[in-house]
Amino acid sequence: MTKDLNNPKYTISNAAKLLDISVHTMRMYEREGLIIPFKKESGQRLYSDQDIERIVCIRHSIKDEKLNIQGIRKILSLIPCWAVIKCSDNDRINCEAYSSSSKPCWMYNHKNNICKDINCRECEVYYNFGTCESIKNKLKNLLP
Amino acid sequence: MTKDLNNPKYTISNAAKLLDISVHTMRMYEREGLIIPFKKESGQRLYSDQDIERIVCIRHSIKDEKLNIQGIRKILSLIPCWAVIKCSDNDRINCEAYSSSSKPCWMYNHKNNICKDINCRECEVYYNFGTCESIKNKLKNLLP
DNA sequence: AATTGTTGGTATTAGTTAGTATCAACTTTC
DNA sequence: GAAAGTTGATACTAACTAATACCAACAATT
Repeated sequence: MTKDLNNPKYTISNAAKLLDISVHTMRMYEREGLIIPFKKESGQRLYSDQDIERIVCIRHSIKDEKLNIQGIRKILSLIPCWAVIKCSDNDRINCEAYSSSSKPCWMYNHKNNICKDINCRECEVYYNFGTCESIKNKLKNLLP
Repeated sequence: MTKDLNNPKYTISNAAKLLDISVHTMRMYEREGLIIPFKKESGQRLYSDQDIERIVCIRHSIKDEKLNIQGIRKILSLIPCWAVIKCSDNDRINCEAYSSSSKPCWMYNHKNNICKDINCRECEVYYNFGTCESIKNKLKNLLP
């Protein structure tokens, strides 16, 4: 990932126009944990080209593959984050995301564990598993 | 897994009664690749206690977790079967399930690869990933 | 300062889909 | 051999859910 691709440059309405969906739908995906937009101090959301690509993938999953939002959430919650960021055994003990699989790791509070200083939007676990086939492909790299 | 738990002993109507669903729903789950019942030569389906448990899990995913059938299918299609049964590089080349992720591996034709003589119903990839939290837990065993 | 856009929220709708009903042909059971 | 159950298939419905419409308060742009 280059900084350029993840440069937050589209307002929510511009992004929605690019994607041909409504602003409300964009916010719904965020509320459901599928995307993490950049936020200015005022709270205004901004989206990068990489965010756009991620949402294109979400739309593909819903429209073509017929997944629902809970299904996408569940799939994201199965990402083996502990192996991606190489948690220690001790890190795992204090991590809800390790022991549960009801929502993506970035939706859990993580002020008490290894992720406490990480901005999830810029975390490999989030951005490397955003596109359609990336989860299985990433597993191929992680597994023997 | 013991042979006992997987002993096919319930007819479809008895299984449906146990699960409080319709016979048609049972067959739908099969058509969608979520379950592989035992089949007699006549074609009649029989279900084991393990099959019942698997369907309980499917019901839980649909009713409580709000997944849809395509979502469950997609999750099953992400199981890293190649790592479970320890495919060689060459095995992987001839395997649709390795390169695709649109349906569970047991739904692909596999007469040309390592799985050609395997009864999927009795394959670890199928029966070890049947219950609700088993996928993430199995990943914990497979990954460093 | 005025206009345009964004925020979070609720109420509503359009479209989908899981599940049911029904069918004739065949199999199992007793 | 008769009754009960199973097969696959199609037609249909009730329920859900993704998405839209609308709102007042606030922020950004000009």
